[in-house]
Amino acid sequence: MNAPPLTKNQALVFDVLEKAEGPLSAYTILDKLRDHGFRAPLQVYRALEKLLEYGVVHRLESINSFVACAHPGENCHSHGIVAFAICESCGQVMEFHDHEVDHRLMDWTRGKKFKAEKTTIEIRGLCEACAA
Amino acid sequence: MNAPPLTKNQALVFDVLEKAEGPLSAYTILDKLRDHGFRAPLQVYRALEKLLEYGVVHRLESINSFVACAHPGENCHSHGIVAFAICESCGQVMEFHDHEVDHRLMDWTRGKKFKAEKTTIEIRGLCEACAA
DNA sequence: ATCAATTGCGTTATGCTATAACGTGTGCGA
DNA sequence: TCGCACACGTTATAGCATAACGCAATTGAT
Ligand SMILES: [Zn+2]
Ligand SMILES: [Zn+2]
Ligand SMILES: [Zn+2]
Ligand SMILES: [Zn+2]
Repeated sequence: MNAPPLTKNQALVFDVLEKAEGPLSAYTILDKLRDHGFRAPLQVYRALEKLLEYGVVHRLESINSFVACAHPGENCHSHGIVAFAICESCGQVMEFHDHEVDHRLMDWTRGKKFKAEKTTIEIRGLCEACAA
Repeated sequence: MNAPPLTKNQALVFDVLEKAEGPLSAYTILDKLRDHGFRAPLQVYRALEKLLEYGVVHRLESINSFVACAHPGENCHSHGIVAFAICESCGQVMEFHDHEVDHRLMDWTRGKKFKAEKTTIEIRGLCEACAA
């Protein structure tokens, strides 16, 4: 899915996520956009739904938050499985891809005849700075 | 963490999860235990907290649910990273371990000096039966 | 035996996350 | 012009998780 031009609300939500240091919850995004006329969670969730579909935003399942893709301009969906390392102290998120991991997981699913649709890999812990 | 004898509430919650076909949400567990005196979510969450700590229950982050470990009697924490394949149609969950995946992720974290505490791998899709 | 610390438990209240359902307006092709 | 798709706004509701209080039983020193 390539990203078509964003609508006003989509652009506002994306902008907040891009400027943020780390992942944000939908309600945090809502609060940051109240000055721009946002009043209800659905305005955020609807924008996020599209941004996720376009692959420019990722959802972090383990912390119920959203983060802008680390590959601006590219289509992240084409990179294979996305993995995240999330620092539980400072909130910083590192996004990476490992094709060997993809292959191992795909081998497993093929062996089980499991049709994978969406794979989540999230490592929570402490980044180098916070672990010191 | 080895599992000490379970308390009454812990045993009730674990029993519900063991007998279940698939993962259950905390509130579903609560409903199933109302006849046994459960009245409030905290009774479930407190039991789950311990069961997770003992490694006899796993939390599925992507669907906010809990499932009994597929390795009764063993200490699942010692198997390395746990991965799950979750059928979005029938709810069935397959738990597996892949040391090669573990190593790849550990290599990455070592390279970034990231101190991993807890890793989530969840594949959502369709099981063989449901994909047919 | 006594005291203090720990742990489990019950209850009430609250907060956070996500979606259902309804209606409006706009643009665009048949 | 009609019909449809889509974005948007609003209200209400559903679903997930924890804070804060108090009580009782257990344990393990002193
Ligand atoms: Zn990305
Ligand atoms: Zn950090
Ligand atoms: Zn297990
Ligand atoms: Zn299935």
